[in-house]
Amino acid sequence: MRPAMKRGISETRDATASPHFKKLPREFFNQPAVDLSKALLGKVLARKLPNGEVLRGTIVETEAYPGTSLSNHRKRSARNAAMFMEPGTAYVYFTYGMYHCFNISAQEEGGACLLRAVEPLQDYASMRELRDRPAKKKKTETGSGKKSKKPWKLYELANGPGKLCLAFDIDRGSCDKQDLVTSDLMWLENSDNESFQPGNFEVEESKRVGIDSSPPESRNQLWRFLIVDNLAVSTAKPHQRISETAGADEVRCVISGFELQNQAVLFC
DNA sequence: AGACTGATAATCT
DNA sequence: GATTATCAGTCTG
Repeated sequence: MRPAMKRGISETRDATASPHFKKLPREFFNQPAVDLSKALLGKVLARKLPNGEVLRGTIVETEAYPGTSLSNHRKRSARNAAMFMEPGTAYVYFTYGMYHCFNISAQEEGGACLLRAVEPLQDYASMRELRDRPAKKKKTETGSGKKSKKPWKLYELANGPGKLCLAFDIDRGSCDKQDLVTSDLMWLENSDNESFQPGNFEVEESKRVGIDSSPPESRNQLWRFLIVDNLAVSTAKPHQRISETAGADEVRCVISGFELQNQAVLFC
């Protein structure tokens, strides 16, 4: 069994604290999608709601979608135009007829980073309301047959790409093409939590999730990054959706940070 | 703890 | 008509 103690879950903080000096500048986003995806881990996503409240959470899982021919070789279209805009532009798309995914454009044209999981910082109550609010009206609204929904754990509020969009009230209409450097609606900050400083956590690299239709040379890349031992990472584990051939090469754990001590292979 | 299923709709070609 | 690629619930062992 794994130890119950996990790193990084923090107390809810004062919602009015808005340390603007921590806001990440353009230069942070001006790096290739793979590098940016790693650099995003441990950063804080801030989102101001229509009522003025600011939600915050620490990014704990990302995926890179480089703009190179290696990966998503998709043409520019009206839908994905944000991926071709300034580094640090929010690209939000609608999927499965129900959910949204939140990406941040990177240096190269057409390159972006998908945010897959966020560890909530503030405000638990607001995020829970947003999660409880069904994306669409459920057909079966019968009062009797309902299984009582168990309250979300803190770390379950945004542990997936669709869930984090719900919890942070992110949708295409309000967030697509927002510039994270200049927008008042959403931006990134450095974390003040010691355990989220670069080099203080381990990063696991694995294959991306849900891209079976991509060509092998793209889908076999280890372009999913998550903070090891963080409870708030998404529930799609590397060994799920990756076929029986999964081996040590496909799930490498390295010490990240920027002093990359290349460590032994751990299978997670 | 893992496998499977159904629900859902804008955008693209 | 094809693409997109999540979540909650349910079943199985």
